[in-house]
Amino acid sequence: MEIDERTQRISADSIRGYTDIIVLYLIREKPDYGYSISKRIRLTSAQKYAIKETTLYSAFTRLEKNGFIESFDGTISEGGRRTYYRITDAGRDYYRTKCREWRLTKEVVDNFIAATD
Amino acid sequence: MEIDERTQRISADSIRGYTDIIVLYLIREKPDYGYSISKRIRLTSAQKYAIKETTLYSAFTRLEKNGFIESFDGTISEGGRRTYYRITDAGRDYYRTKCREWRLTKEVVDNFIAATD
DNA sequence: CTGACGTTCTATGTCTGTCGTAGTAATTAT
DNA sequence: ATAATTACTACGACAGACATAGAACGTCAG
Repeated sequence: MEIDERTQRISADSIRGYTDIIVLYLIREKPDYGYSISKRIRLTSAQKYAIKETTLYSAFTRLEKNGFIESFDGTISEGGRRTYYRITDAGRDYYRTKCREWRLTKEVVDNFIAATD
Repeated sequence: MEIDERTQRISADSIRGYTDIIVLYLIREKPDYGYSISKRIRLTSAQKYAIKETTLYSAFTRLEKNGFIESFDGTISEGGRRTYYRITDAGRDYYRTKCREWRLTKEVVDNFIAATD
């Protein structure tokens, strides 16, 4: 799956701190693994955001260390062992908190966007 | 000017990368200096965001180094020499770019916010 | 006139999330 | 066979925000 080079895209620096939300959102209904999540991020964002592999995998490490996700081995297929991640109850709480934070951030930053453009 | 401890506030980590927008917005009409800008951030955000002094002053350094703002000395009053900052043309361009980036970021992140809460 | 508080700014080092680069290894397509 | 895709790991660099500290001046109550 390639990415369309013509559509405008954002860097993870502008999105920094919200990778957690993105990951947790995508596994909130059923567990999933890295490569698949990566593809779903591109799909869900309409190709506007392509997460870097290292960014994603380091998010897994961080989230698991904090008890927000749990990992388990899946079947070996299409290119090696898959590690699946499942959201925990603490992860759901954390997700809700981060969503609230996001809404607040939007409110605040929007105050500093000039009406004229 | 104190801050109301009861209202919910955000940390600069959630807002990371958008300090520049905030500063540029506040000097887009007339130059201003650090302490004043700091107070205006709290006002404009309805006390939801209180920027840390170090964060603000390091933003000045960065913005000036990149040619987005210019500094000049103001009158000495109420506690020492004031350094004023004025936005440059490049700064105005940069501000517009960052605003566009912000809108895009909102679009993207909003895709990962569950409707239910 | 003194001391507390508010104003104005600087210095220095730490932490964290993202990124660049690189590499391993298996499966699938040509 | 070998290229491309899938799947993941390791390591070091960087930048923005932070904590802590301090210098130096102004104002105002007691």
